[in-house]
Amino acid sequence: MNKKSVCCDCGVLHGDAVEKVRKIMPQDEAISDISDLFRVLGDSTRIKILWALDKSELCVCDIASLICMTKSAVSHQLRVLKDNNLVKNRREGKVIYYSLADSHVQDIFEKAVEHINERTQS
Amino acid sequence: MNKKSVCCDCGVLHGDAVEKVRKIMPQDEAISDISDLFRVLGDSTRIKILWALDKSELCVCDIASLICMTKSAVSHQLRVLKDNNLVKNRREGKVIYYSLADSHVQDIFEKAVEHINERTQS
DNA sequence: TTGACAGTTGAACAAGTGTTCAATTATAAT
DNA sequence: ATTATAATTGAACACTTGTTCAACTGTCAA
Repeated sequence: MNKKSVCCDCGVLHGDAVEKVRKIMPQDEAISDISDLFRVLGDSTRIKILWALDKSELCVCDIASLICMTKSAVSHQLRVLKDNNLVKNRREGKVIYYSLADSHVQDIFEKAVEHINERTQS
Repeated sequence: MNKKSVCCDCGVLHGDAVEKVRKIMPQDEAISDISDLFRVLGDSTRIKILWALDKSELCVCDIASLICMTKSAVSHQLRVLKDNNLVKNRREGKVIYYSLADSHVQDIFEKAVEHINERTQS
């Protein structure tokens, strides 16, 4: 035990535990997919947009007015959300309406709020 | 309708919908709490650490070896996770063991994976 | 008390990110 | 055609963030 590892600056203290975990470690791509999704959710502007779209379908001007930002800033963020399959849109004349792409966002939100509430209780 | 808003560069197209949403909009602090949590989860190194700790209690050297990073880098990230109540630790002699703080992380992960899987199916 | 090891810390750097600004596209109305 | 409005786009900027490096603390054993 305490073998020197090739890729870090220290020895392994609990080789058995590490090997056990390593065997069932997800692929790098799966890890990236998960962290990428969370990174998109990790911005207060995008959270506001998603929260609003969960309550009502809205156009860019509506969202801009609601959260007090320029159309441009909102549009940039909507693109990020769309690229990550979190929102979808439809055009009606000059107006483009945005809405949530699926219901997973609500589920994830719910769990996040649970975690936060438990923390503030203690 | 289509009143000019004071805080954005455009008019409001659907005043009723916007007002309805605005009335039930969470406080800024609640929005920040949620986005802060997701921001912490939005990094592949931290996801790897959390995933590993979900399978086994580990010390810093174990984690460093498992994910091929320096003790310092791991320690910095563990501090971020601890500050956000995602992991806890206990000292045993020279060794400090880390583990998950609660089970909400697993729930959130599960929903994230569901979302990603649905996307890749289409 | 000296040395070795587990772990933390702060400064510094490169890489990534959100907003702004100006210009552009798309649609509808005059 | 011309004008006006909804929305998008790309470049630029300031700001944030993850890792590295070196120095440091805490614990144990000789």
